[in-house]
Amino acid sequence: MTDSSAHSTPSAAAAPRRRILVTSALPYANGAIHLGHLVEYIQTDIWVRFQKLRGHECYYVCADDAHGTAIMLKAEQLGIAPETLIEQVNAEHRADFARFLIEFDNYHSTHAPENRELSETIYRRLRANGHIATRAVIQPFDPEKGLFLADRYIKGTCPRCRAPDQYGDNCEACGATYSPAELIDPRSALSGATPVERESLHYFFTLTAFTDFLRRWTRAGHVAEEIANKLGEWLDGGLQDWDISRDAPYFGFEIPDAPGKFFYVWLDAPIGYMASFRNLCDRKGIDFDAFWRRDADTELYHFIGKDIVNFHALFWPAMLESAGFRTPDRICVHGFLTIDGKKMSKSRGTFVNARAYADHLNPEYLRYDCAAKLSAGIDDLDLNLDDFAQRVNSDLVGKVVNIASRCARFIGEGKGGTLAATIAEPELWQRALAAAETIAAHYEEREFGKAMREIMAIADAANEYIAAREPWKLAKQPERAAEVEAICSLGINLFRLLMLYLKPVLPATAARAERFLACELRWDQPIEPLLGHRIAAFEPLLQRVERKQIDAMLAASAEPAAATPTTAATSTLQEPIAATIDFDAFAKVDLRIARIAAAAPVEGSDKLLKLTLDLGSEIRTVFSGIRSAYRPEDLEGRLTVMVANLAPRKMRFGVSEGMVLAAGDGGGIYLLSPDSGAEPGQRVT
RNA sequence: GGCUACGUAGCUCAGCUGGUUAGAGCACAGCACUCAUAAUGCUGGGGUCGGCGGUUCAAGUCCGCCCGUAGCUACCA
Repeated sequence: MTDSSAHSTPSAAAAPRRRILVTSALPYANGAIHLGHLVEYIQTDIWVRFQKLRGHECYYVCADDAHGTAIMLKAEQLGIAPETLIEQVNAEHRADFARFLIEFDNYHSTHAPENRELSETIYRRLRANGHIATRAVIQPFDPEKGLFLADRYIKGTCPRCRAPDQYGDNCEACGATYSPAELIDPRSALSGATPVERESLHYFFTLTAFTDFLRRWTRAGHVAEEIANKLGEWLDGGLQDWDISRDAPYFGFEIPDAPGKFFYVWLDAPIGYMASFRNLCDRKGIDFDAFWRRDADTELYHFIGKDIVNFHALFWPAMLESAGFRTPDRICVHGFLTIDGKKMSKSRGTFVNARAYADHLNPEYLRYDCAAKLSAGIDDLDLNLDDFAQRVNSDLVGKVVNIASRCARFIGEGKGGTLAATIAEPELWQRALAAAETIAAHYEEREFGKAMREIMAIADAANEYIAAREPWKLAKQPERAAEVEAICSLGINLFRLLMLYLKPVLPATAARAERFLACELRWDQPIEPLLGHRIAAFEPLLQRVERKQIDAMLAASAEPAAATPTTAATSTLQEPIAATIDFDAFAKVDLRIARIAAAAPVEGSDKLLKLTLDLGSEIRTVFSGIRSAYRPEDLEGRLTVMVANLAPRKMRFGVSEGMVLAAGDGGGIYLLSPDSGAEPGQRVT
C-alpha cells in the first residue's frame, strides 16, 4: 500500500475559510467563577478550538460585566473603590479561566473606554432613530442610602401569606407575585429604612417598535425552535419598552446629555462583546467593521445560559437593528448545571468554585465530562461525581490513552521508534477516518455528546482489534516481528486519530500526544496516516481520577467563609500585646453596658447578626459578626458591653452604630457579659 | 397561579416525521487474556420507556388528565 491517498480523508477542509466571532456571556464582576459558569465557557471554548482546528478564522472574546448597583454595594461593603474591586475580580477570573484552558482571544471589561464609546454611539443612534423615549417613573427610594431600590433590595411581609422577610417581587413561601408597594412593612434591605416613593425621569428603549422585526428574527433560525417558542410567548403577550436608565449613584456610564442618569448595566453588557472585540481589533489590526456592519459576510455567535435569553434574543437584536449593526447569526443557549442531581448549594458543599475544583482535579476531566453530556439543546446537565470519575477513567484512561500505552511498548521497546510503512488493516483505518466528517458535523452542531460517543466507538474498535491480533503473543516469535510492528503501528495511528478528534476538548493532553507522536495534530488538511514515521518515547498522558480527590474538592467547597485569606492561618498563634497607651487614650473609648433587645440574622450575610441594643437612654443598631457562635434567640435579653462612641459605619445592610465586645481567635467567639447588677447605659471604666 | 421543558436499565444518556423481541457507555456477574496507568476482549443478568386513560392495525414516540423535577412569569444582576 504505497498509494497514501487511499488512506486519507476525501477533503477534510476543502470548505471555504469562514470568519467567525464567538462570545460567551460576561460573568458578573462581584464573585468567583464556579462550575455552573464553566459549562458555558467550556462549551464555547471547545467549539472555538474546533473551528480554529479546522482552519477557520475564529475569534473568541469575553469580558467582565463590571457595572451595576450590586458591584457598587459590594465595593462599598469591602471599603474599596468599585474600580479596584472589578480589577481584582478581573484578575481572578482570568486566572480561573486559564486553569480550565479557556482560551480567549481577548478578555476585557465593560468598564473600558471602548465600551463607553460604543455604548454612547449606539445610544445616540437609537435616539436619532426615535427609539429612545423618556417618562417619569415612580420607584421606591431608600432615604437613608439615597438610592432607588430595585425589587430585590426591598423586603417585607408577604401580603398574601404573611411570611416575613420576603423580597419585593415575590414570596418564596407562597409563591405570590406582587409589587413592592404591596408588601406589609416594607424595608430597605440595604439600610433597614422604610422606602419612600419618589419620582424620576427614566429613559426607555422603545422595544415595542420592534415587535414585527423580532417576530421574524426569532423564527429565522437564530435560536433553537424551543427558544423561539418561548420568545413567541413574550411577543404574543406584548413587549414593553425597556427601561435603560438608572439614577446616580450608579457604577456605570453616564448617558450622553443626561446628567445624573446612567446606562442600566444590561444596556452596556452585550455591547461589551463589541467593545472587547474592538479592543482586540485595535491591537491586532483586525477589521472590526467586517464583523459588525449590517451586510457583514462574517459569522457571529453568542453562547449564553437560558436565563438571559430575553436580553440576547429580544433587546440585543433590536438595538443592533436600530443602530445599523448586523445581528447575531445564532444565539446558542445551554441549560444549567446540577451536581449529583441537585442545584449547587453552599450548605451541601455542592457549590464548587472553579478554584476549588482545579486545586484538586484536572480541568480537562471536567471538559471531557461536559463534552460527553452537552448537546445543542437547553436541557440542564448533571455532574454526577461518581459517574464523572468512572467516565473519565474508563473512556480517557482505559480506552484512549491505553491504546498508545499498550502499543508503544512494541515500537522500539517503548523508547521511541519507527512506525510500519503500511497500514495493516486498511478497512479499520478507513472506518476511523471516515468518522472524521461525522464527528466534525457533531462539533459544528454543538452535539458534543454525539461526537464523544462516535470517538469512543473508534477507541473500542481499536482495542478490539488489538485484542484480536494479540501482538504480545506474536512478539514471542522473532520471525513475526514485522507483523507485531504493523499491528501496533495501526494502533498508534488510530490513537493519533482519536487525539485529533479530542483535541478541542483536551488541548493539554493533545499537546502531550503530539510530543509522543512527534507530529502536530491537524484537521485543516487531508489526514494521512503516519507511515515509516519516527515517534518519541511514550510518557503517561493522563492520570486516573480518584474518589478521594473528589472528596477533597467537596470538603474544600464545604468550608464556609474560612477559605477567605483574611481569616486563614496564624489563628492558633497568640497575638502579641499591642503598644502601650496612656490613660487618656483609653478614656477616649466609651464602653457601655447594653441590653440586647433584639437579635436577628442578616439576610444575605453568612456572618452577621443585627443587634438592637438598649443603652438605657437610647437604642442602637449594631451589626456584629457573631452569627456562627450565637443563635439570635439566645442573645435576646442578655447584657453585654459595647463601644458606644465608635463612629457609625455604613455596611451593605445598613449603618452599624458601634461594636459589641467579644473575644475570639478564629476558633470561637465569646461575647463579654458584666456581672449581675449592671444596668444598661452604665459606663465601663 | 399561568406557561414551557423534562421524567427511558443502579448511573449518565441515545432513540428522526408512531412500525420487527427498546439501545449505548459506565456499574454489576462469569469467562478469557496478561501487551497496557488493576487497563483490554467475550458472554450475561437487569427496564410494565413517571402514572392513568384515549387515538391507531401498531405508541417510549400522538392526544388528555395526574404526579414529580427544573425553568420562565422581562424594568433582578
